Amino acid sequence: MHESDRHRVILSAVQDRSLATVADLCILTGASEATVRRDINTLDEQKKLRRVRGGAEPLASIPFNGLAGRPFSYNETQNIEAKRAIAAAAVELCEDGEPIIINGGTTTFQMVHPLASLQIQVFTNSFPIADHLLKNSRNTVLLSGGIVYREQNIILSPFDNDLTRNFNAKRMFIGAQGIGPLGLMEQDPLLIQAEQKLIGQAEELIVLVDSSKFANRSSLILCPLEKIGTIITDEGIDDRTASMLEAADITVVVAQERTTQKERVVS
Amino acid sequence: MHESDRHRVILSAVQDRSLATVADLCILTGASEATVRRDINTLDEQKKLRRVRGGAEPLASIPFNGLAGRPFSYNETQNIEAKRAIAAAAVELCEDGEPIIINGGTTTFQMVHPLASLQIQVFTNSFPIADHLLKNSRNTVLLSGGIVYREQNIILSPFDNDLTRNFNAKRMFIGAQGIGPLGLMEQDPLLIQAEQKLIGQAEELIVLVDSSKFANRSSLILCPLEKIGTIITDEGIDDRTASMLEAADITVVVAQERTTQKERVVS
DNA sequence: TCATTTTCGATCATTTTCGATCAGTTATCG
DNA sequence: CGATAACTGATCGAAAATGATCGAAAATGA
Repeated sequence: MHESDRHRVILSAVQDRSLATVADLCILTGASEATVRRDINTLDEQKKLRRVRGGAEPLASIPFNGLAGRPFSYNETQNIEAKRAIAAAAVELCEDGEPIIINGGTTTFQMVHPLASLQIQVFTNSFPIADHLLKNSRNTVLLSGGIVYREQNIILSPFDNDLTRNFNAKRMFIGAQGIGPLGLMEQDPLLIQAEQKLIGQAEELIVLVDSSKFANRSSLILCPLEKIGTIITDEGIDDRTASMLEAADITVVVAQERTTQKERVVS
Repeated sequence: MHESDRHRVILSAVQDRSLATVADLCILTGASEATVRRDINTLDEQKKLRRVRGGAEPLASIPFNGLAGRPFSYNETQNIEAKRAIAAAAVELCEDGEPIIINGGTTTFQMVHPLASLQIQVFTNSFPIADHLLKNSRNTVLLSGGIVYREQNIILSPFDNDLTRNFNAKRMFIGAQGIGPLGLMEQDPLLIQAEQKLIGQAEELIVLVDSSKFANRSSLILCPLEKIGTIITDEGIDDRTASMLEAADITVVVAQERTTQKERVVS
């Protein structure tokens, strides 16, 4: 086995486990301890892994905040005020006793705070949303089953027979990466899958997007505009976009970023 | 167990309780007091936890967890040492890469700490177990879908078509309210339902019960003794019960509540 | 306040792991 | 074809981690 082969094997092993011991790597590569140590040193210098006593660790060792992963906490800070206002306006559409569906996302997550004072049935595929509602509200929480994807913070079943199909709600709330004449757009295929499962289980689809999203175009089209009932956004929306949406028979709600002022809803 | 593994386990344990004593952590990690103290010092310097007299505390002291409702946190304090030892012995049965199923319960919850140093697929119907594993380990977490019952801390689908049926594992770990010649017993009908769904999805059923459960008799029979492959319990089990179980072709593992001593397995 | 118990920190012996050196092998290039 | 350079594996002393012991400090209770 050649040096580059060993390096590949070592990197693979290190990625797989959180810690690969020198002895492990000796067995895997068939090389001696001395060689493995040299390889580890080399790879450490190349910043391909981290050398620790006893073996090697992967570099991108996600520091166990497990959830609150990169995109979540990163996006979390973007336009947070707008997102709060939008989420608050969304929750105002919820009527007491009416079940709702919330798709995972950073904007929809902001709904948990105003939701804390309600007591309704919430179906979600978002682990953080479920977590927060369980710990900070009296709402009934229904969770979709499946694998919990840490990066995307959603739960997604690889099968088609999950109980999503058994749940129906009047309204479903959803975020998006971008929105344009072709419809709602998303970047992550996993999110697309998760959202596809939920769309159709609610009478009305309500989209929560801050106005920066109207400029975004992503690669994957989630659904056409026709399926959207209402869009809630912030004051940054321009008239042309608003007209385009209303032409598609979409109710556009502009949530005011109030400081002390009350919110105003524009039809 | 390597340094990084110990650190993971320690951080996991510290997150669980407001204070993890040095003795607790010795049992969990299998290391000496001196080493645990050194680890605590290191983690304290890394701002991963706070070093206090007697052990370690989490940094962001959990203000209140509305989820870990009454019965969960209440039972939590009962026979906690025995439960820890039993759970540790249970995790030792897990082989790397083998998927497992963990049914919700206070005893099975204790498995999360030793599981923190592993990297396997865990299917569970327990929200707290999923939550903890997601935040404190690198394990892949699969969650059953349904309504989250706050009291019982489990997720239960009212339908039969959830993805439970799509998951298979070599071992399934389960707790119980009581155990006797008639089989495993449980009090809560909801728990029965949840457990029934999972039983049969694993090749071997492993029951975690502290010895006080052998005196308990509950109203509802979950499953007969024949279905049980292994029972893990503590030293309090009496010979007659042990004989009875072994006569039913059940492997009985006695987990020693060790302080510094190594664990011993009987039969 | 004083005695007892628990916990902590320092020290030392033991084990494990590491790094440097050296010899043998293989590859490369003139 | 031969010489040099690079790589590999083994050995051995150095360094680090671990566990046990023991006295000091802190907490507890009378």
